[in-house]
Amino acid sequence: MVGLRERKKQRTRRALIESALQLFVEKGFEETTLAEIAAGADVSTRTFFSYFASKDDVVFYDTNERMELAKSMLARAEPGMSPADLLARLIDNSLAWSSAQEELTFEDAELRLRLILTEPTLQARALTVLFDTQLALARTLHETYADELSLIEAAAAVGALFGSVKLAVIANLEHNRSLEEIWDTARRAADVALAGMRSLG
Amino acid sequence: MVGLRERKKQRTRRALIESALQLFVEKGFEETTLAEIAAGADVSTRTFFSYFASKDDVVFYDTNERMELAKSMLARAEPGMSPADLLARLIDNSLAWSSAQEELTFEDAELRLRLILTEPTLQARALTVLFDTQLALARTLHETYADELSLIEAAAAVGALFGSVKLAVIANLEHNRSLEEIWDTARRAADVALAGMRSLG
DNA sequence: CTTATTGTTTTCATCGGTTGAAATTTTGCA
DNA sequence: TGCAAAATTTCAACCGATGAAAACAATAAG
Repeated sequence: MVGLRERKKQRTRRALIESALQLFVEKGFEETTLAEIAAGADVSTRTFFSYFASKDDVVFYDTNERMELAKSMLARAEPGMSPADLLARLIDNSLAWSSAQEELTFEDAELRLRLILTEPTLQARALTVLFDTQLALARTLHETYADELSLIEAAAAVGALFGSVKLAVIANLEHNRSLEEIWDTARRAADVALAGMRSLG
Repeated sequence: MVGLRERKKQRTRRALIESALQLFVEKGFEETTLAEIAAGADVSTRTFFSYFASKDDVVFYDTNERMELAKSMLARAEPGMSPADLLARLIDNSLAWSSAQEELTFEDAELRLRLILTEPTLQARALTVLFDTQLALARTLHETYADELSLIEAAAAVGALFGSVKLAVIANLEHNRSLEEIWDTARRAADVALAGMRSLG
């Protein structure tokens, strides 16, 4: 399970991620070629594709982890907690978690975020990642509140919350310098959507 | 302005669209090559790119038109109309317009919709198109209600509405057979988001 | 320690989307 | 009819992605 083989693979994976992110930040996403990324990690170009499905995939290396975290959070609601409260807590936890992460030598949460929001290809990929996440969360929420929320309502709630936050953050990106300011915009937008949801019951 | 040149270009454009859509529906998006599309429209492969920026672009040939329509709708609000009412009308008009369009010989609104929702590449593209639309609409709404809505609030409102509709429609796609049922789901999700917005003021 | 087995990486060939540049054809107009 | 501008074609090249077989490294068995 933790043989040499396994450890080596993890090392290669990390090397690829760091090589890629570093190059993307330095010279831009489109300008970086797969050959360069692979060279930076000391593997052949072909090997990249046994670790990641595509060039943009490497930027979203921790998506699964985050998704599982979010789902498990929605799956176990404390009794008496309304869907709106639960979703509010989800947003809070996610923002806190994002700020805390520092697993990679190279990585800086803010640099990666700006990279994603800046490069069109990555922004597009982020939209689909976020979309898939929402779909999964809506289903989980529907199961958690099986008696109270239809799938349509659960989807509408999750979609409204994420849609609100997403658009507000981007619309205000020019005015927000620090990560803190961005998180603040996110919280305000979440409040708009959540206040609406609470008024429904 | 309407010389032979212009008319010929329009004809070529339409030929490309029809050739592409037909092939996509017949054999799938990934399976269709640009060479085939071009051949179907009797032009060289290279010429395709002076009409459309990419293979997926051709499927969204009417995006600009729709966007302008939506923006102009949001730009002139009748006095006394709340943002929520205006957005509600926007959704209604958009759904009606979608059902009514039949400009192309080949095209069938439902086939195209299913194509987009089915093929991953097109679904991804749709997400970014929709996203850009929302951004533009949020700005327009903010300008229309300059005194009442901050940019964050306008973005939150538009994002919540579109996010709700989008996710609800997709989450329920399996259960919705006809276009009519899809539109119905959309309306119900819109009501969720709008009811929330109205309760704010 | 050697060998058989299995998993991983490399090499090689190929395909399709996309782009730039130069050559060619078509159209608008004097 | 002939010239200038615009559009199209041809050609070459780049890059991301994929399949297949060869080469290599790690593990387990004898």
